[in-house]
Amino acid sequence: MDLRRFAKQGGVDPMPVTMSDVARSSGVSVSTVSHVINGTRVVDPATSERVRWAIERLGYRHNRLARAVARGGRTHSIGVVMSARSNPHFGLVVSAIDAAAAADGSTILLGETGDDVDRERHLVDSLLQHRVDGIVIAPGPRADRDTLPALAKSGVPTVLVDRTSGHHRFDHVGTENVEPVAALVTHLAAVHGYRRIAFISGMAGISTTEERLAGYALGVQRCGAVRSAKLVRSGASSREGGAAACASLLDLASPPRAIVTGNNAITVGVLHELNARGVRVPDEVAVAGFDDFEWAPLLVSPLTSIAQDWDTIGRRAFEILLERMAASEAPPVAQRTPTTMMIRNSCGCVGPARSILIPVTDPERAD
Amino acid sequence: MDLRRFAKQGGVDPMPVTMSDVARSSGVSVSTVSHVINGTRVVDPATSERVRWAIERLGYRHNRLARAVARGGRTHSIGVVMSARSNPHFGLVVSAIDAAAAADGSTILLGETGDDVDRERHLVDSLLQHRVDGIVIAPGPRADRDTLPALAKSGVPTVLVDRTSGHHRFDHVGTENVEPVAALVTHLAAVHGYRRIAFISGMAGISTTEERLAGYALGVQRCGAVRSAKLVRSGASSREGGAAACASLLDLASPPRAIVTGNNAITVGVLHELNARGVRVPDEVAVAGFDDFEWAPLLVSPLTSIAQDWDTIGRRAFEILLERMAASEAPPVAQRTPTTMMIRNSCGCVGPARSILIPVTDPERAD
DNA sequence: GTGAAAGCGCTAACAA
DNA sequence: TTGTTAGCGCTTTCAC
Repeated sequence: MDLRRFAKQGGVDPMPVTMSDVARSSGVSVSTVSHVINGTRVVDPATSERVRWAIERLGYRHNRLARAVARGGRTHSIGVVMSARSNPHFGLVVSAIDAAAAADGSTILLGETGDDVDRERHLVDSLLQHRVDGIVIAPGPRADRDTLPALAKSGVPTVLVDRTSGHHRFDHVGTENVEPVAALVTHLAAVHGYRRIAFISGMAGISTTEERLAGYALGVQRCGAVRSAKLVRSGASSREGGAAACASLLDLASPPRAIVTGNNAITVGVLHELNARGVRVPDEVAVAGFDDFEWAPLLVSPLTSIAQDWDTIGRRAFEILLERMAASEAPPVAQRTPTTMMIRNSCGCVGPARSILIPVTDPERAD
Repeated sequence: MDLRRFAKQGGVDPMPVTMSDVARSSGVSVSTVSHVINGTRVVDPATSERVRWAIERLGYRHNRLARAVARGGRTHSIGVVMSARSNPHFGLVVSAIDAAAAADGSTILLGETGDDVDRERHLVDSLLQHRVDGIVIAPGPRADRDTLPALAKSGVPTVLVDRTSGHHRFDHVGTENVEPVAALVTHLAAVHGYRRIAFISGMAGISTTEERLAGYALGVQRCGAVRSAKLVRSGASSREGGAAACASLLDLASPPRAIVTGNNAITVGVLHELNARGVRVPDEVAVAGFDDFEWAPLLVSPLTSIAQDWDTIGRRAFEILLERMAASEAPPVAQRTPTTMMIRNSCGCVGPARSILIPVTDPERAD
């Protein structure tokens, strides 16, 4: 490889170049420099050229922080708070938000919570101190207690993404959760004749878990499947939790012949457990779960699952934030994106994959 | 759900509470307020209490931007620049960096490049304007041309993560790439007897692609496998690219019986293509690739692959950045993390999975 | 122990 | 078309 130019890293005297350096060096006033940079008033082309030249020569870099302080307005930065651990599509969502934000000239300040309450609270505080223009947050467990109230009090435009809250009037954009799970259950019962269908739910204390649980109950009720507390377990939104829940289900006196999972991590756990025990899918146990992903078609038994539209969710989150910043008094919006049920073979179906669009139910659907 | 308390979002008059508001309200001077907030000089407990009280009552929130401007020192924010698209473990890395940063009281400013040169350059500029204390970047294609020189010139402490650069003396932490690929090739040849082993490489213009390509060449040479330009293709680091490359390989007059892939996205593409054509793995075509992931053991043919230690890479990236900020003149560090070869069945092996640690080769290994 | 005041780097009247 | 100057919200001497 080429080792020619070695730019030195981190010089000794980082004494930064300021606007007045540029002004002095180009023989104009700071205000002119400021205006040249911001294009905030007409300046003689010649002067402008001199200034630009000086900027180039001196390696001047605008200080956004100082500008934000002086302007006191938007900082053009928004905070994104979510857990990478519990969202396998974290990258997708962040990337979608970021793309939308970039188009608006905004930068993202990221806070990774790891689904920890204190960390989440701390992160939000930190972002608020950074004077972000708004916050996009996937509230973690018990966010209702501390984080969300703090956010509401701060008055900073906030949109909830993925997970929502029953206690605060925030904008929200997320996946429709009830119908898809009900559809999974119904499919298993109606087309494959299962009666004992188990459900392994995600982490407690977040809205998606509750909604999917409700979807399961709805599905069971609709198709008259067996209703038993023994058939629903918590998988704690982790692979290990999913595996453990699956194990306990299998060890039941009369184990279920079909399992519906509440999220991706749980599905991994369940499939690993089944695999470890040599239980064949779908012959011995059928599986269907929330969250589709690119490897699903390539599994031993191609997975039947619910695909979420993460890209739309991320993009809309930022758009809604923008609207909120413009009209703080508008009534909160609550948007649900439809899902697609990818029917492959883990549910018992044979043949090539099919997909069915699951529409969004009435957004006003009460608890 | 409970609809009792509706905190209003985005009040009309967001006129922020400042330090002097607190000062006035508690009957002290702004400097005292500043000192109680920062604990930067001894202040009478009683006074301190009054101030804290006023802060609480007024809902005052410290303005970090103003502080950064006044102090002129560290902003306690670092920029992280990488592509979510080309790194399936984006979330893991970011989360690891973030965890380390949080422990240091720093916040992450995220820039998602989507592997676009211009966007990358723009992002870096933006972060520099935000006066981040340092930058962690996974340089995209052609970063050597613009982004990296700009970074070098800026003097901002920078560490390269995952991908490196041959032209600039930056700190770097990434995966060992050569030996693992060589090991994959050797395994395919030595234990399974393949002679025509193809390689589908990732996106052009980034170091990992080149290194893995070199690893392939090394492996081929070591075990005397067939050396032919027809056997190496570019998969452009995308699923589609991988599928296309795989297709063209399969359509060869004498197609390879084994394929090694340069990254995760390509593996997905290859497996999809093989699946679509009804080609059985490993019976008809053996596959092994870079990048392990949690679903690998659950595929039709459990995937033999190279596991990278993303968590360590992310954590170390921040630690190295910290060291760089402390000692700007120290010689650049170049750290490679070892990988693990997960031997499952897609390579032709039968039975349960085994794993082999692939040590890091001499970091001084020249081009 | 506390306060006055001079900045930090930038913006934006206001005046010329 | 340009410069002067008073801030923005905070930190930090220096003096009391």
